[in-house]
Amino acid sequence: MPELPEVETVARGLRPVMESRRIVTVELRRKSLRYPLPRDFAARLVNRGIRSVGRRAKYVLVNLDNGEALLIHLGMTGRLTVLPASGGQRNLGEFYNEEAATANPAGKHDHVVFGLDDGTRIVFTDPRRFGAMDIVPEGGEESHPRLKDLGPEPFGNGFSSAHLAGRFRGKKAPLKAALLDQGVVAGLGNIYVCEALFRSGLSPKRRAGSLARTASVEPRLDTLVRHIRDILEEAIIAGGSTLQDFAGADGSSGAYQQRFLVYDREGEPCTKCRKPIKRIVQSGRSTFYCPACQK
DNA sequence: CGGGACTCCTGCCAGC
DNA sequence: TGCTGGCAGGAGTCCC
Repeated sequence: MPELPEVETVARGLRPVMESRRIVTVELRRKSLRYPLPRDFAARLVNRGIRSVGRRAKYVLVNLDNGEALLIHLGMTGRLTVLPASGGQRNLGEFYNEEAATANPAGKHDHVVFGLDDGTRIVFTDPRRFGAMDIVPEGGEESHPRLKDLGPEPFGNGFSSAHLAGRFRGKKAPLKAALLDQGVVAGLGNIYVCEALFRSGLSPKRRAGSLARTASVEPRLDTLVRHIRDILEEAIIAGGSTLQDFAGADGSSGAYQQRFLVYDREGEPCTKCRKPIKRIVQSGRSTFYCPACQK
């Protein structure tokens, strides 16, 4: 499931392929993904030069030479595959089942294909269709409905213990839910929230507001901020190195999954205290944590 | 308005 | 062996 590090990895992979190229064809195989695509989607992209490729939260932003930007969200199962003109392929993020994708090469779930002026094609595949695309008008990054309410980037100056304290103040929602809220901090998903809370020794069940009441909890928020940054950075590094090995069809992008300390480890011994990792459900999602270590 | 429940979608897998 | 139900979850919507 693509969270910030996976999306960052995809953006970095697209950069050398797309930057300073021109989009010459846009093939739409369905009218909508998660949401309907703009009626003039293809027309606004064709013949546009690509200035840069960036990321905001879990969105890839392809910045065009007219100031507009192509916005891509990979949802749960979205994939971008680069097909060079010379043949072969290179996957940019395989967040679904490797075997299933390999067993289904016919392109049943290939929804959008971009053609570049050097013959490269970029295929967007998304079996579950939780992904989305849109076009952000020039200067519209602050006002676009999908972007305007996003919280600060975890690596930016806007993300700090003071910011979290402000956002948590009076909040009754559990810490887990608060950190999944993209308006509090952008880019975290289920896996990295579980991991960051474990490293920080904070219970996912604790009320977010309990971390904002007094100055005495500020060090705990500092710790949380540091761990969120660390874990995202490690995942980006792991994803980046994975991507380099991804030229072949049999490459696996799951290398960093080995690093999870609590996620999907129900019943396994905690790496700190050896007591079993517990799984609970919060707002319909699995939470994995160590009841002994996380308070 | 905050917060929880529900919804979308498809593939996988455990269990019968 | 084949079917089925439950589960996966990002994020928007709906309702209390």
